[in-house]
Order: sequence, then C-alpha cells, then structure tokens
Amino acid sequence: MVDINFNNTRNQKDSGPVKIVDFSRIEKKWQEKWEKKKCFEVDVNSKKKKYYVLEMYPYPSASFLHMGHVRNYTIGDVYARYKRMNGFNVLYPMGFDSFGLPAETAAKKEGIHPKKYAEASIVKITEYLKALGNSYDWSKVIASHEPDYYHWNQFFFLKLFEKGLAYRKKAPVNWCEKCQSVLANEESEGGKCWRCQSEVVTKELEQWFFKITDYADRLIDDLSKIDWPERIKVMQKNWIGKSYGTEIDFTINNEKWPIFTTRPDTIYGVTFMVISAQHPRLMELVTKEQKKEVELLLKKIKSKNEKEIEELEKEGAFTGSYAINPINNQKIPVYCGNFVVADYGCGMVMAVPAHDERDYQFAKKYKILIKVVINPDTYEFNAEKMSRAYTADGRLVNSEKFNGWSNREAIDAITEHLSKKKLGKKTVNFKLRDWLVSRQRYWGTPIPIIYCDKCGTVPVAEKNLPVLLPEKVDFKVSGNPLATIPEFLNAKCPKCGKIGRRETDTMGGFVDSSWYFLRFCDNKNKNKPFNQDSVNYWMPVDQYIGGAEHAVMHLMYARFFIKALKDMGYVKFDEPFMKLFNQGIVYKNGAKMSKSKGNVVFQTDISNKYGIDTARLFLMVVSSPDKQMEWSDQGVEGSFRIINRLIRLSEKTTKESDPRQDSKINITIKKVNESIEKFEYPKAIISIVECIDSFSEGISRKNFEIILKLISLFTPHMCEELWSKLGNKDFISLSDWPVCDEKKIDSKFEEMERNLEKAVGDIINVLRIIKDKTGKDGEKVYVYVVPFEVNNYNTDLLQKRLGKEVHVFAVNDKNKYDPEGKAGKAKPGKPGIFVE
RNA sequence: GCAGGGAUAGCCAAGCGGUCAAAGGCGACAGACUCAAAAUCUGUUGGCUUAGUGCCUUCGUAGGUUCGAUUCCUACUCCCUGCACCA
Repeated sequence: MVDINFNNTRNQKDSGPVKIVDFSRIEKKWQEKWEKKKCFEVDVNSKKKKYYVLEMYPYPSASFLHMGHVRNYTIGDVYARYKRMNGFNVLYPMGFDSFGLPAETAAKKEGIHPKKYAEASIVKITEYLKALGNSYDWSKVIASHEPDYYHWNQFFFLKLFEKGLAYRKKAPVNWCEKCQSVLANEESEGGKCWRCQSEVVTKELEQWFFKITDYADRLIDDLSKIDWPERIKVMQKNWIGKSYGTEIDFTINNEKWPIFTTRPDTIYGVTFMVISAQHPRLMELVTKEQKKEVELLLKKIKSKNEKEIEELEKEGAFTGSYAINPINNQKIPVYCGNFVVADYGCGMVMAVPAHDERDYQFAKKYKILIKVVINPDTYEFNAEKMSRAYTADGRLVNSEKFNGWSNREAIDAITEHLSKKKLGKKTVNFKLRDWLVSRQRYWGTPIPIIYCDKCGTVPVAEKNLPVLLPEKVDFKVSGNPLATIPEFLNAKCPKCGKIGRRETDTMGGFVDSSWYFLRFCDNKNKNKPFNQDSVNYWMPVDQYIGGAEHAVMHLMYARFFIKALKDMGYVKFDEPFMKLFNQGIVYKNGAKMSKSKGNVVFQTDISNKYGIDTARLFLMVVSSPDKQMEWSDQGVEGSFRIINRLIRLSEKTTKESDPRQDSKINITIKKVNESIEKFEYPKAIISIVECIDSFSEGISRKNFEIILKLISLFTPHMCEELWSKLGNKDFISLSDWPVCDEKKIDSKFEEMERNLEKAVGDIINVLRIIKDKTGKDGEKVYVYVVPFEVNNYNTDLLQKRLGKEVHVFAVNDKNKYDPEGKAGKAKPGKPGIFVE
C-alpha cells in the first residue's frame, strides 16, 4: 500500500506548486478511519485525568470556512491533541449556535424557512469542519435550535423564574428598528446594533430580564479565580462598573428624593440638581409654568439619534421645583437635563459646578451659581474666574464644620454625619443592568409563560415542556409571526384551565450559549438537561478558546448562568471557563478577513492546492496564535515545503541512532513541551523543523517516530500516513507523547554543531575573499583540526555543504598538505583553513 | 477623554538586560543539479572593511537608568481594541 507517490499528478498547467502527493486522498482516508474507530469519542472515566478543551461554538450562518475560522479551530485542536497524547481524557466537542436572527433574516431573504436554512448550513459546516481533521468528538454534537436542546432553556427559565431571577418589567429598552426587536444592553454598542450596525432607539416596553445584577459582586470577585487575558477581565470589571459612594436624600416638594454620589465631600458646593430627561417620574417635578419649556427640551432630545445626542452639548430646562440640600437646608433649583443617565444611580444628580466638569458646563450655560468648596493647597479659587471645574484633591472651604479637612477624609466624615442624621447612607452602585433576554423574533426558544386574565403570569408546567416552536408560520407579516398563530397564542392557563395568551417573545441566543458546554457532557439526555455526575466530572472547561468580541456578552452571561445554577444546586463549580485564550484576527491586505470585505481565502482554496495540513501548519507557524496575523499566499508554500521535507526524511530512516541524534531529539521534545503549554506554537514548530533539517542525511526510525509525534499536532493526516507506512498499526493521534530524557541531552553536541557551522562560515568567507581578490574560485579546501576534534569535522558533510573538494587533517599529521602553514592557526573549536 | 495592546531590517514575524546586525518564513540575488525548466539543495541578503577580522549605523521619535538596552524608566508621535456624559 503506497499512498505517497512523488511522481503522480504533476500538473504543469497550474501556476502553483506541483502537487506531488495526493493529499486529499490521505486526508479523507484518515478522517474516515478516525471516525470509524471512534478515536476521539470519550466517556467519563474516573481513572483518567480529564481535560476539557472548547472553542466557542459557531453560528451556522454561512456555508463556508475561511482562514480565520481555520486558525481558530486549529489552535484548539493542537492543544486537545497535545493533552490527549499526554494521557488526559480529553473532551473536545463541537456544536452549533443555530438559533438567532441572522438565520431568520437570511432565510426570509431567500424565501426559505429558518429551520431549513440552519440545518442546511449545519450540514455544510459540519462537512468543512470534518475536513479540517480536528479531533472533535462528533458524538457529542448539539444544535441549539433542536427541541431536545431548547427544552432545557425553557426548563432553566422556569427555574430562574421560581427563584425570582427571571422577571418581567416595563423599562426603557434598546430597540433595533432593523431587527425589529429589543436588544440587551450589551448588544447595543455605542448606540448601534451589534449585529446590523443600525441605529438603536430607546423604547418603553415590558420585557423579560434575568437578574444578573444580583451577581454583580461575585462576577467581579471571582475574576481572581480564573486565568483569563487581563484585558478581558478589565473589560468585565469596567462593564460591571462597581463604584462606592453615598446615597443622600434631598427633599423636593416635601418628598424625599435620594441621589447617588461618589463625592459627598462636595455637598456644600451643590448649587442645583439635575434629573434625567428620561426619568419616569420627571413630570412630578415639573410645574405648570415650566411644562412648556421642559416639553420642548424632551422633543428636542427625541428628534436626535444616539450619535447626535453624544455630540450634543449639555441641554436642560428648569423644572420649576426646588430641592432642599439636607446638609445646610439651602434651597436649590431642580433642572431636567440630557446628560443624566436615567437608569444609573437614581436618575438624578446633585450638581457641583465648581468641582465637576459636566456640572460646570451646565451651570455656565444656564448661568447658575458656582460655589467653590475645595481649594488646592497652594491656591485659592475665585468662582467667577474659573475656566473649568477643579476635580482634583484639596482642602474644604465654605463647608461649615468641615472647613480645613482634606477632601479625601471628608468623604467618609460627611457620609457618617449624614447617616447619623438619617439623611443618607453609604452605598454601592453598578453600571451593570439586568440582562434583557426576550426578543420579538420567531427563530428562538419560546418563553414558557402563559398570561391568564385571572391568574396573571403563569409558568408552563415542567411536564409540558418543551413548548415547541411552531414550524408553519407566515413570514410575510411584519413583527413577530408567532403573534399571528392562534393555535400557538391561545393556551390553557396551567392554573385555572381557562384560555390564556401565550408569551410570543423568544429568548435571545445568549441564553443558549450560556450553558451549551454543560450539554456537551451529556448531550443525549432526554429526561434532564444533563447528568450531574458527567458535568461535575468534565466541567469546568479547562481551556476555552474564542474571540474577544464576547468579552461582556457571552462570557459574562455564561458566568452568571453558572453561578445561578450552582446556587440552585445543579452544578458544583461557579466558574465555567478556567482558562481563556483569545485568538488573533486574520488579516488580508490590511483588512480583517471577512466575506463582506471580499478578502476571504477559503479553507478549500488552500486544502485543494496543498492539503489541509499545510494550511494548519502555516497558520500555526506564521505568528503567535493570540496576535493578529497577515495572511500570505506565498508564505503558505514555506509550510508546504516543510511537509515535503518530512516526507523525504521518512525514507531515510535507519536502524541505529547515535548520541548526537538522541541529544538533539530530546532537546526538541523539551522545547516543544514548553512552547505548546504557553501557546507559543511557532516556537514549537520551528524547533521541530530545525530538528528535521539537521537530520536530512538520515535518522533512526525511533527518533523519526518522535519527530512525527511532535509535529502530528499540526499535520495529523500526513503523520498518520507516515506512521502507518512505518508499519505501525495503531493511530499516532492516540499514541503516547514522547518523554524527554534529560540524561541524553549533551550540550557538547550543540557546541560541536556550532563550531562546525562557524567553520563552514569561515571557509565560505575565505573562498569569497579569494574570489574577490584573484578572480579565481578556490578548488580545494584543507581543514586542520586539533587532534581530539578530528571526528567532529566530517569530510563528506563539508564537501556537500561547500560543493568543493575537502581534506581534513589533524594538525599533528605528518603527511598533511599545508604549504602556507595554516595548521598553526588551529585552536580547539576553530580549525585552520587553507584554500587553493 | 479613559482603559488595554502595539510600532523590529524589502514584506510577514520572533526576541523582552549582555551569547543580537537581531530566530523562522516569504521575496530577491548567486551557485549546484538539469539539454532546459520546475522541484530540491547550498550560500548571500544594513554599510564599509578582512584569508576566516575589525569597525560604523540600525529594532517608532527624543531623552534617562546601567559597565552594557531591541529588551527597563520618562515624555512624545502614530496605529489597533474596548468603554464612553455612570455623578
């Protein structure tokens, strides 16, 4: 059986490299064998140490893979293979995030049902993923649009509902006009929809939320338990936005209105209040006289889109009401303003124009009093002459009994003072909002709730799950087509049996991805979301791999979800992903590789020409996996050559090894181990290739097998082929990783090699100088070596390297040819040289 | 504006106190093989020098620490990524 044939399929017409090996046949053959023998299928095995490698499961919206995808998945596969060969019981699954808006939109556009569309995509993508040769356990595959999966979304929804962690409320929410649906806070990126980039507007709607804010503290604190890139942690911290401050009660119209501030030290400098223009109780404060003015402001704000509001300067209007500052009973005006965020803190702020830039601008514009209460140590401010707010530290003035205090100390002191008088209290505020999970779309998990006129909001009974998503719907109607299906809409109230109205909103896709990694552990369970023993064996995910774009979306939601499940007793751990790796983006011609940019190199472009192993090897060697990289069509050929050199070496295996070989091999094993652990794949590959090249004259079979194993992480198909050609009956993918034998590493050989290289360099240099001087090529090279190093300089090897006739003499050789006495120049590690 | 990450020879990309004129790849050039290509192999690829040497100028820009910096510190410029009126 000879699969490698150097002479077949030569293709002269193709301007690309000549295809000398039938890669695609070899790839297919081994992929089929792996599948047939269930090589990568795993089960719970308490005797073996587990390792869970996971890549973020893909959205099957497109029917192709490009080099960005290939890179991403190869990073994981290399790691999974490494761990597997090192004796771990490795769970490495793959699935599909198949619910969601893109499928729905794309399907609509093409006039296909989303289900058909998604399933066709899955078939296609599966085919491509399999062609990568990744060591996925395909028996664990899941697709989130299947009732078997979303059944448990509904189940968990009910559990969260029971716990009060899922609730419905009316709130100003982000609405994407194009998607015709609400968006979570995390999905509105700078006022644009994260998916379609169109304008997001604010709407007052009743929606379902998960109470992620209950977990804000734990979401911050537990970041210390996990090994994630610092920037992702920072992003999460900033997003949660914990800030310590003081809540202070101001009195307006005899009613207490609390506000939140981090600067209670400036309370004596408060000269007005500002309530958010979007505050639900705004109108309570607006007097008859001021109504017109305020309404004008609101109209003005509404006419602007998010972007314009951003650029807008501070705008406001007097409400007509006055507040009483609790610390000194001063009467101050209450304004309504566009720069106060309605749903942070209390939606109202105390304004200290002397010491807050925004307040300063507002005060200047509306000619409100500015009162200095903090001076720096060396200077005294004059409120009239200030050109901007002073926000740094200093000593208090105009602050009654706190005069002279350092403002830092005054923060606590004033808070305490207010607390004693029951006018305020120490408190903590978060930027994090509750997670809005409901979507007004068809293609998602139906929310298992029924509204009954008599009983109110009633959960569907567990035994009646799943609430199936009806397949026959009319996509021509605008809005959510579910709302137009009477059979779906009209449902019996689980409590009283009367006909109620079913919730037609579906869950956003991030609910699916918040626990899919648990389902991989037990994907066929019909009775439960998962078997707890399996999940507690496999989880948490040891190594998670995916893009940084999910820093505050998926990665935050999944952490919350797991914490909630832990509290409800479903799992025993509280962090889902112990280590996170963010792969870098693949660029081509300076732009991110993407279909919309038209700079895509498809998986098949490369695999058809060079085989997928070449693509894998190139993507892993060209640059660190965490860095962005530039795709290079020519660069690929370099990796192609490496594989060809490996094949050639396989035909030069010998029986016997020697200490030099063994030393080099063991050094390489060591280097590869260190590099792989740190995801420094290029280093690992370079050291293997160095090893291959240094034995181009021949290598012992045993050592060759070690090289094969090392590089099999990157080029698994070719390695299986060569492995079996050597007569092995098992799979190299399942073989044991080579162990580095430190005893065999001898730095003497490294030094010898270095000296030889130096000598070669010197000889070439001499040859060049002679050529320059005399115009003649040197023909014969004489090398004079100190006696005990004679064996370090191999005549044949030198002849081959130099392409000249070479003679090696020991300096004490009486018969040596040495007309110019160059032998006298020889030193240990540095031979004398004569050329003629 | 704030936070995080970058800037390395023709290009891509390692290095993160000395062994660095700087790994590896690509490209280019030269040589070997060949009738000739392709493939493969060998060498050169900052400058000037030299029988295997020595010197000079280089790792975004300008300074600093150090016996010594591509590697550490400071400022600046440019690029990317995230957040963005959060009180």
